[in-house]
Amino acid sequence: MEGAIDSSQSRPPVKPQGAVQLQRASQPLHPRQGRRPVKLSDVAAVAGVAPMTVSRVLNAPERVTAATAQRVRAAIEQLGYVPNLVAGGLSSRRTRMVAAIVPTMAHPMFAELVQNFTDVLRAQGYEVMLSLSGYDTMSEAALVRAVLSRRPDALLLAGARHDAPTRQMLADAAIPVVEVFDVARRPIDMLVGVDHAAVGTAVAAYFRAKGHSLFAVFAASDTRARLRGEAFAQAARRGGGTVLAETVIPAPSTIAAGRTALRALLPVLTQAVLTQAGAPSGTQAGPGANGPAVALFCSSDLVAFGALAEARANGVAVPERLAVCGFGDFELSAASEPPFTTVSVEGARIGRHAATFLLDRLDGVEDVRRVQVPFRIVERASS
Amino acid sequence: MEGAIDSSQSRPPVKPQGAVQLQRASQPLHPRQGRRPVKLSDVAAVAGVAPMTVSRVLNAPERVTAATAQRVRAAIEQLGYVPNLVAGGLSSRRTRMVAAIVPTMAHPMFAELVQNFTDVLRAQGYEVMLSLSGYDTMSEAALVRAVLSRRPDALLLAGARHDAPTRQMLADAAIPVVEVFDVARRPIDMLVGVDHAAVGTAVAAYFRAKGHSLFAVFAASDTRARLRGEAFAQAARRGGGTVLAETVIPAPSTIAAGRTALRALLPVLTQAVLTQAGAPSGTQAGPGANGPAVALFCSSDLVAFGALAEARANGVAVPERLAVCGFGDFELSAASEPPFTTVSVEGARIGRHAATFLLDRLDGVEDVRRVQVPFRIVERASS
DNA sequence: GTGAAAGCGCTAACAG
DNA sequence: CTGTTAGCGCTTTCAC
Repeated sequence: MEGAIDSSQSRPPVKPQGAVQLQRASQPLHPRQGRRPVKLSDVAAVAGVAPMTVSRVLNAPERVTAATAQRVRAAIEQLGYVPNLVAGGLSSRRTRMVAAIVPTMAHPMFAELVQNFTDVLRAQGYEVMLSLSGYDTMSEAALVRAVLSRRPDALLLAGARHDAPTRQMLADAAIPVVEVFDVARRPIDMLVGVDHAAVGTAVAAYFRAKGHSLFAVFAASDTRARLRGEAFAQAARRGGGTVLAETVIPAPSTIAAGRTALRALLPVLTQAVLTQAGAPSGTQAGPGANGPAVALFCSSDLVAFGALAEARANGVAVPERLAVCGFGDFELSAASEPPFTTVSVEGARIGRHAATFLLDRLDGVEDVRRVQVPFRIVERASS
Repeated sequence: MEGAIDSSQSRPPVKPQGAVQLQRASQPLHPRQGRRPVKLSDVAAVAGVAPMTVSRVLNAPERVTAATAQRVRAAIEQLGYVPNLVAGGLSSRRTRMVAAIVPTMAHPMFAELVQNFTDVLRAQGYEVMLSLSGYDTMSEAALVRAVLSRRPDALLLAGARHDAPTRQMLADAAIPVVEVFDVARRPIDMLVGVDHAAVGTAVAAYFRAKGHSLFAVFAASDTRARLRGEAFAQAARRGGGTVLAETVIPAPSTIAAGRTALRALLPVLTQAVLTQAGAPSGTQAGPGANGPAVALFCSSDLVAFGALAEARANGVAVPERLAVCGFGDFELSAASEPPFTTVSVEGARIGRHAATFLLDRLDGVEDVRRVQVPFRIVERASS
């Protein structure tokens, strides 16, 4: 089913052309003597002002006469001057850089979060330095250390479980820190949280309201997914339900993992359905009716998508025999066949909140702020 | 079909607790007098050596006696010293930072590219500073300028169409630059290319070999997607085929856009099928047979996925009446129903190549290197 | 193998 | 509004 036609363009590499290439790049628009990089004082000399004035034109234009600024800008243009923020950062102790440590960008929510975080900060003149912790082999402490050695003005950290050395470093750094996408009993500083346990509980409640009493959960092995999964299972049991399976999926979540997990569940699933109700397959388990369907909560939409695909392949009717709820509200969830129910958390909102919190603190507002971002269950045909 | 149950946890924000919070973070493991940040000379003083020696322990341990190094490391540990790479960078003119400018991380190929690029570089002591250009309102020149002002030691740039000011800045920066994922008639420096026109041509050839003579293409409005789409259409016509539609999709590509595009194509599609062959729907258009099916090339797997979903919803048989090929080899393409044919380019490979090129140059190898990365058509049930 | 002196390119702080 | 002076914290370079 998956032949591969190789139309490779494996041409041999173009012949090396020597590094001279770089030097003779397009006709220098503004020929400069020698290779010496242009610096602030060069601009100052050309403009006939003091270096400090050039600095002001760049960082506080309102403190300079329009005429002077004009001359300086002309010189900047003429020389092709690119400011050195490394030097500026050392001198001012402000790098105008905010670090963000998130596990992955593969998850649309994080992608959205980072995107919005970046947008808000960039508008205020800050650049975002992104670090992905998810794939990394480094310990979190090592990562945080590496990040802090670049002296960011502030830091966003996804997750809120941090070991003592990490917390110590963060405290010593004495910069605003915002933890996001998690709950923390004792946040390091500011927090834009998502109550993952509440998500699991809410999904269980949702399924119970629909009349389900048989449950299953596929949860990735990361902290927050587990939290959701465990809360789901616990709430399901507390409500008198039976949890047929709590499958742990190795992170990161994939569609393939969802398929596999469902395949393993297939016998249990079928048997349970028969045992409990004996209803002919295809019977509608309407909301409120104590139907025979198993209610499955997946810790990621990717997993849910895979599970649905496998269910379809095996003739398991959805939602009649298997009801599914995912997490993340990926675009996928609406386009899937059938579209499936999922939990939506607005990454955009988290990102904007987090950025605003940090900016306020950088502006001198001393409040330590914390919010809990809401989530909602988006109901679709799978449940 | 899409009710939304709101189980918001819109609790009021936890009450502000004052910024003191940060200061009294977990019992300081290593109490330090005052708040003054620890610097190299502090470590030196504690270890009883010159600052330079501490620097050596950190950057060239082999040039220091084991015993001395031991004492220094103890002092570092004791003081919780975090080196200041901003100062180090200014002094040494090496920031140990490599910048990467890519349009998006939403595309798995770029995600993979960046991931591998980062891995290879990190192993050699470089950090990657990532900038997403795709969403950005800034001009490319402005973005590059902002990036260069942080003085990266090297730069990766996705795409190879750059305006004069950008090229000038890059040349002036005098750092290794690698352009990726594009062809360039005149690369700035090094190149790890993908021949997008060749992709379009190859897909057209593939469809023709399967006996198709009716074609359509959905291409996003970004440069490279267009290149693929145009080459596809051109090759299709050159082969004597008819191109029923060349739909431009506003970037970024989404599943929804794919659905919409197919919906618009529906009348044309149906009519064309009837006109050309009059074959009863459902007839198998086998490879080599001059079947009635329309062969659709989508510039992204997301678009292809959407198109397939819409086709299914409208009872268009795949591949009997509509053959589909995507681009990107997203995980989606294999999990879709039916799984669909797509073009695979290994982002991982591009990332590793690019990193290696840059590292070599940073190590003093002067060769300007260029490679073309191969692609392949992964055949699945949709064609 | 270790140390002392002299900046890296910019901006804070204070004058004028 | 503009200029001067003195570093920011580290590494280069050269002594010892």
